[in-house]
Amino acid sequence: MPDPSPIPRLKPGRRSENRRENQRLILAAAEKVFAEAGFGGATMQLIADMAGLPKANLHYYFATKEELYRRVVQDIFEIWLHAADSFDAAPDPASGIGAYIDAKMEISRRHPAGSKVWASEVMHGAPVIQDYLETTLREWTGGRAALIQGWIDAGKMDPIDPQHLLYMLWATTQHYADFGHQIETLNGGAPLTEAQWQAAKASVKQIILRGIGALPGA
Amino acid sequence: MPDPSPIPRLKPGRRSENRRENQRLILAAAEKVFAEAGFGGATMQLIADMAGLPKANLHYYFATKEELYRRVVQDIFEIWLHAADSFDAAPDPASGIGAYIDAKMEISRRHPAGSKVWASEVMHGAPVIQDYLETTLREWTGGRAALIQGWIDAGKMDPIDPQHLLYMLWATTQHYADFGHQIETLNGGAPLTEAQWQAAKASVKQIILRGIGALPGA
DNA sequence: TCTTTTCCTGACCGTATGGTCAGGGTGCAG
DNA sequence: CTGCACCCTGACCATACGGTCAGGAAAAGA
Repeated sequence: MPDPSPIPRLKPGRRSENRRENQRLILAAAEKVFAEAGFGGATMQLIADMAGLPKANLHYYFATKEELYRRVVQDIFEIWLHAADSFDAAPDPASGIGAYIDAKMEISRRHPAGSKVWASEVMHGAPVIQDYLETTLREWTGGRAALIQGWIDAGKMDPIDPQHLLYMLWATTQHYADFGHQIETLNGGAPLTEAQWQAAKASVKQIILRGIGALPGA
Repeated sequence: MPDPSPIPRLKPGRRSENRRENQRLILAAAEKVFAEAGFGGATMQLIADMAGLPKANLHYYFATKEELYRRVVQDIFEIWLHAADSFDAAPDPASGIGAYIDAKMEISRRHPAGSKVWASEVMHGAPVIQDYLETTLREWTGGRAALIQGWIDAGKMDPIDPQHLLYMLWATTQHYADFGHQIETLNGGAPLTEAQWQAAKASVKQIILRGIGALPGA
C-alpha cells in the first residue's frame, strides 16, 4: 500500500470544509444585505444570489430568516465585545479610552455593515437580542463604568458620568460606520482617505480625552 | 340681506380641515411605523390601523408607500434644519454649540421616531433623499464649518477639524434617540427621567465644550 | 463494491403585501 | 334644490415573499 494513512480520520474532508465555507459565504452575504435593506427589506433570494447559492440551500443551513439574522447579529456582538480588550489593563484614561476609540474606529472602518445591522436591530427595539442587552451588555457596561469611576476617584480625569461617557464613545465611533454614506456624500462623494481616517481618529480622541480632563498638556 | 359676507370664501370649511387632519394622522402613524419596522418592514395596513383609517384611504392621500415615506423623511429634515437656528448669531462657541446641543437633545427626546427614520434612511444609502444630502445638507454643513473655522481663527476655541466636530455633535445627540431602547435597557428598563436627561445634556456639553477649548474655566 | 448518511436544489405552496377600482357618500357653489 | 367635484372604502388583483419537500448527487463508512 503506497498510502500509510497514519491517522484514519485525519483529513477533515472536503465535507465539513465545504460546509464551513458555505456558511461563511451565507453569513457574509446576509450581513451585507441586512445592512443595506434592513431585516424587513432583505430577502432570502437576494442573500442567496449574493452568496452564489440557490435559495433552498440557505434554508438547509439556516432554517429561517430569523435564525440567519440572529447569527449575523451575534457575530457582530462578539467583535464588539473583543474591541473592549483595549480598555482593560490600561493604567490611565488617556491610554485606555484612547485605545478603545482607535479600536472602535477601526471596526467602523472594517465592518461597517455589521455596525449597521446592530444599529438597525437596536433601533427597532432589539427584538432578537434583547436578552444580550439585559445580560452581557449590561454587565460589560457596569464593569467599564466602575473602571472609569475608579479613574475619577484616583483623580486621573474629571468627574464625568461614566454612563454618558460610554454612550458618547459608542455614538461617535459607530457614527462613522452607520452614517458612512452621509459622511461620504459630504466628502464630495468620495470615501474617506487613509489620512482622513487618521484625522477623524485624532479629532475624536482629542475632543473626548481633553473633554474629560485626561490629557496632561493644555 | 342679513349676511354681509365680507369675504366670500372665508371659512376654510370642514372639507380642507378634515383633509389636513387626516394627512396629519397618517404622517404621524407612518413616522412611528417606519421607525419601528423600517421601510421594508412597515406595511400600509399597519400604518392605516394606527391612523384609524382604511388602507385604501392612505392611497387616496399618498399614491404609493414611497411617496408617504418621502414626506415623512422630508418633514424630519425640516425640523432638523430649524434646530440649527440656535447655532447662528451666537457670539462664541460655548453659547452657539451649547445651544445647538440643547436643541438637538430636545429633538431626540421629543421626536425619537423621526430621528430613527432619518438614521435608517441614511444607513440604507439614502435612496430617497440623496439629493437633499448633496444640496441642502452640504450647504448647511459648509456654512457651519466656516462659522466654526471663524471661531478658531479668532482664538475662541482650539483648532479642531470643523467637519469632525459636526459629526460628533450629530452622533452624540442623535444617539439618545436612535439608541434610546439600548439606553433604556441599560437604565434598568426605565426611560430616562427628567433629571437624567438634564444630566445627559450637561455631560455632553461639558465634554465637547471643554474638549474643544471653548470653556473659560479649567 | 454496496449502504448509509449528508448534502443539495428545482419546483412548488400558502400567505401577505402594495396597489387598484368601481361605486357610493358628502360638503358646497349656484 | 340640484349638480358637481371631491372624498371615501370594501372588495379585489398580481406579485413576491418565506418556507417546504421529494428526490437526486456525492461523500463516508464497511
